[in-house]
Amino acid sequence: MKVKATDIGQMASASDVIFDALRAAIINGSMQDGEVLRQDSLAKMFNVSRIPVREAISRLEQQGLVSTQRYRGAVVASLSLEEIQEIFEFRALVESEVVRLSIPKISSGTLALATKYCEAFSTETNSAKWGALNRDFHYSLYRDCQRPYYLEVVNAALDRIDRYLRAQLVLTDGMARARREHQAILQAYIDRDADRGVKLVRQHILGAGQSLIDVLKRQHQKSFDSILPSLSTKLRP
Amino acid sequence: MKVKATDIGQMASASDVIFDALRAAIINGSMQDGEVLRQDSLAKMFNVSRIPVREAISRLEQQGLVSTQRYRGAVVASLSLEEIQEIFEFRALVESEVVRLSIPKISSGTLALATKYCEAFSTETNSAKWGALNRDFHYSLYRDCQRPYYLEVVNAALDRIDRYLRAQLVLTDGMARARREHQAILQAYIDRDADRGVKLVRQHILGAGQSLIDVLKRQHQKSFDSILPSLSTKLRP
DNA sequence: CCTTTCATAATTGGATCCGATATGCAATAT
DNA sequence: ATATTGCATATCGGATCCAATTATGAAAGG
Repeated sequence: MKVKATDIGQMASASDVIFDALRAAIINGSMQDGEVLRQDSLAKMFNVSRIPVREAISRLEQQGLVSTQRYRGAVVASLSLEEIQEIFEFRALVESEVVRLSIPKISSGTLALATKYCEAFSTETNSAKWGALNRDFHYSLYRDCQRPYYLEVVNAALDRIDRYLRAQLVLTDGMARARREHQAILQAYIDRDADRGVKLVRQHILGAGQSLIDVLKRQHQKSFDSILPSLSTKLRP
Repeated sequence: MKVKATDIGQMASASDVIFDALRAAIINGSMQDGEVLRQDSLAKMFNVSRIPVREAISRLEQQGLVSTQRYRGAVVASLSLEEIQEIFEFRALVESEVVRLSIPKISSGTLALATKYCEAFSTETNSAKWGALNRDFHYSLYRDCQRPYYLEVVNAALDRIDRYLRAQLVLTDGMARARREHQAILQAYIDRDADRGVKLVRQHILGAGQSLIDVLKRQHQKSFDSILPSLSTKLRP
C-alpha cells in the first residue's frame, strides 16, 4: 500500500482560511484602509457562520491589520505618516541585521532563487505584480538566516506597510530605482560581502521609505484622492 | 454633577478580559509551558460561554504564547534553547536602539519613575515580584522614545521570554548582577550618555540571556524538574 | 430649513446547541 | 500476552439563536 498521507490534524480551519484571505486582501490593497469588515457579508462570502469570521478578525486585530471598536465593527487599519516612517526605520534596523546574518549562510539554491526573483521583478511589466515580486525577492534573501523569530517580526512589519510600498513602486520612479538597488544587493550576496550588503539594504529600505513619505506628503490634499481615495483621507490628521 | 465618564465603546469585552488574564498568567509563570488550555474549564472559570474563550486563545496563538492543534486543544507554547537565545539576541538589537532614541528624549518625570523602579527592584526581597519590577524598570526607560511600534515589538518579545527571565533572576546570581547593571544603565540616562547606555543595555540583555542559557543547559537533566517541571522537559529535544 | 426625538433596522457580542474528531478503555482476536 | 477493534466520553469547530448596542430615518418642533 502506498498512499499520500496528509496530516488532517494540520489542515486549515475555516477561520484560518478566512484569516489568510483577509490578510492577503489587506496586504495587496484590494481592501483599502478604512474599509469596514462586515461580519455578516464576509460570512456569506465564505459560506460560513459569523463565528470563524470573528475569530479571523480578532487575529487580524492582534496583528495590527484592522482596528476594532466594540459594537461598531472592524476597519482596515490605516497608518499615519509617522507610523509609516517608523516602520520603515524599524525595518532598516532589523532587516539589515538579517542580511548580515544571511550573507554568510545563504545556500546556492536560495541564491539562485533570489536571482530568479530579482530577474522577474526587473522584467515584469504588469505593475500589479511588482509588490509581490519585490517581497519575494527580499524574503528569499532572508530565508537562510536561521532566525525564525526575526523573520516573523520582519513579516509582520512588512504586512503592515506592504500596501503603501506597492503604491510607492507604482506612483513614483521607485520601480527603476528598486531594480538597480536589488541588483546591487544581489551582487553583494554573490560576493559574500556582508558589510556592503547591510549598507545597501539599509539605504534601499530607508530610501524607499523616504520616497514614499515624500509622495504622500506632496499629494496630501491633491488629486491623490482619485487614485487611492482612502489613503489621503486617512493620512490627514 | 461630576462623574468620571468612561468610554463604554472602549470597555473591554469578555474576550479582552480573558485574553489579558491568560496572557498575564502565562507571562508570570502561573501557567507553565505545556499546560493545556481547556475551553470548557476556562469558560466556567470566567462564567462565560466558550466563544470568548476561543477568541482569546486564538489571539494568544497569534501572539505566539500558545500553540494550537486542531481538535486537540491549545497548550502554553514552550521555547527551545535556540528560540530563547534568538529572542535575547533580538532584544539586544531592538532595545539598544530604543535606548539610543530614548536617552535624549526622556523626561525628568519618567527618569524619576525609572529611578523609583530601579530602587524598588534593588530592595525588593520577595523574589516573586522581581520579574514584574524588572520589566517595569526597563519599560520606563523606553517609554519616551516616541516609537510606539518599536515598543509593541519589544513588549511582544518580552512576553515570550518573561517566564524564563524570571527564572533566571531567581535561580542564579542574576539578581545581584541585575541590580548593579540597572544602576549603571540608570546613571547613563542621568548623564544623557546614549553611547554608554546602548552598550550597557546590550551587555545587560546578552549577559542575562547567556546566564539563562547556561542554567538551562547545566540543569538540563538534573534536579531542575523539581523546581519548574515543565521547563526542563520542554527544553529537551 | 435645520435640529431633535424616537421608533426601527442593522450589527455586534455572547449563549446554546449540534456534528466532527480525539482519547481512553474494554472487548475481541491472534 | 499482545495487538487490534469497537465503543463511550471528552473536547473542539462551527451553526443557530438571543440580547445588547449602534446606526438610520421619519416625524415633530424650533
